[in-house]
Amino acid sequence: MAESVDDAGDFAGGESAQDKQTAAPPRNAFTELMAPKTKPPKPDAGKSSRSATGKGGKWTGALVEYIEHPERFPREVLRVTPNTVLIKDLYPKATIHLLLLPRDPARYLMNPREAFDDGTFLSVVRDEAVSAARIAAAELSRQLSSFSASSQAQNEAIDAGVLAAELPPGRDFLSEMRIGVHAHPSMDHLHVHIFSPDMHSDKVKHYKHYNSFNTPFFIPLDDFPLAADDERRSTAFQNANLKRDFVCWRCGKVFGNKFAELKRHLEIEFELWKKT
Amino acid sequence: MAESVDDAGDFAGGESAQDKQTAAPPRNAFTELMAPKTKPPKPDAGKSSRSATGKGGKWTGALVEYIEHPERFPREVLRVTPNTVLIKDLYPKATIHLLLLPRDPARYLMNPREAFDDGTFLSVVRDEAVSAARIAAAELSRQLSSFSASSQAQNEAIDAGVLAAELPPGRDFLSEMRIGVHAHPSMDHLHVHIFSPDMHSDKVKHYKHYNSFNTPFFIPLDDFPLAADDERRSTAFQNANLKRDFVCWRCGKVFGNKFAELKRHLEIEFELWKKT
DNA sequence: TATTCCGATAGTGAC
DNA sequence: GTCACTATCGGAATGAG
Repeated sequence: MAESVDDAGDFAGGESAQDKQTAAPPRNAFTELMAPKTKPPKPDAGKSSRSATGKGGKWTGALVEYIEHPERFPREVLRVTPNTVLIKDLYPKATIHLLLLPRDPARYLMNPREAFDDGTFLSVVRDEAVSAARIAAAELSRQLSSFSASSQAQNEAIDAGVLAAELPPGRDFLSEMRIGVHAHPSMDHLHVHIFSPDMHSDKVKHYKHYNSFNTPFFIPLDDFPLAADDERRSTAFQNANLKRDFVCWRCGKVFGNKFAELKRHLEIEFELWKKT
Repeated sequence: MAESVDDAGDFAGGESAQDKQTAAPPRNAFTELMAPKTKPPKPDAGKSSRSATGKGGKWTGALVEYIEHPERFPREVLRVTPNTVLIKDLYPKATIHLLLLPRDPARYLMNPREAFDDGTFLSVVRDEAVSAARIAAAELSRQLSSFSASSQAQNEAIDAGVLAAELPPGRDFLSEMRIGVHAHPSMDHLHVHIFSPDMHSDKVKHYKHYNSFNTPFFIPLDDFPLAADDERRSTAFQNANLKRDFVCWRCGKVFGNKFAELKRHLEIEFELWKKT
């Protein structure tokens, strides 16, 4: 199906020489049913190396496995460049949820708020994140266009056999994609989230899963570098964000601490959102 | 089987004329498998009358149903006298768990700490509670004697065909029975608990279930009337009792707030206790 | 200090 | 804020002819 965003085929475009022969799935790793079965590392099954930041006792997480051995994960790895590895989140918190992993060991254990103080690094990551968002939007379009009123004209043209080059534009999924990072220092490896806004996922199980993406705890990549006095650098502020009342990402309704109620509401909003 | 406590057959002894024709199960309501099936009132299924104490909004409980219509509950009602009704607790917190319900409407909505300030009332209830404890001990003996080392000589004599009148004494289950009330004003009808000390029951599900019987929240009937300054009259003291660390009734081991761990321990203690 | 159901909250262990 | 598992803790409903 032709897409209103059309970068899905761009998947291997930025791949570096050293990874070319091993890290490239056939065309698009979203076609995972055809990919060879591999076992992704458990989120906690990485090497037990400790953080290089001097904050002992925290796990670096398993994301480093994707960087060091992307060829081992053909189902998860969507793209490898000299600077980043793009993977599908193993526990997606929305219909589409990708992670962009900077590969530089000098960066990937840093707090994102500080890592992105470096404008050059930020610029590289930002470019590749936008590229990743195009891949994400293409996949979202593939999944949702048939339900979308905004894509109806395009859908009908496709059914009528109109050539791809002459299709009317469909829904602009790319503009809905969210790109950013979690604020608080965590045990995990530096990673940028690229995801659809719906929060419609079985993996959204805890209040932190929701509020870490739907409060100022989530920092859009466009907001970097943060001002020195940006309150989002404050741990106290961010802890409070995670405990905030739930607010529907779409309609703004407040749910207090009623997580189960929020979840039921998200089901309804997802159906409405699909149809727009 | 002959019992070292032998009041089981005394079940209907104190029955009043007005209840005689309706409230008497065949011999002993513990033989419940033979009793007609009836549906006991749910613990909260009483009439919607509110407490006479002026504390609106609390359930009065359904115990009054047993008093007003004991004949409707042949499986639960063990004995009816002019003063009390003895029933099996619908949610037994130990191997044997009976409730003795004073029948006087002028008393049964009172706080037990005050109701038992009346020596005459207390004396009547105490006598009938001791009688109830004999019934309870007889049933406990029936259930546990075969496991009991203290009853071994009696068990062997029974197997050898020794006449009941000449059997050696078995384990003194009556001395282990606990008789008393819960301290704090509750939504429920005045009732005296008669129970074995084991706390071995699927119905022990919450910390209050345990601590309400194994802290000073439980007041032995023998301790009444309480002195005017007895700390057990204090609501604050009793609230604290319910939140105390769990202490094994048998070995004294402390379990903090680890209820599940306590439960596992109680299983072990029950097996040991049975065999003593 | 009625029960039961549901659900929010907290601690842990993972290698 | 990694997940998954266990368990503790907390509120609300409950009946009724």
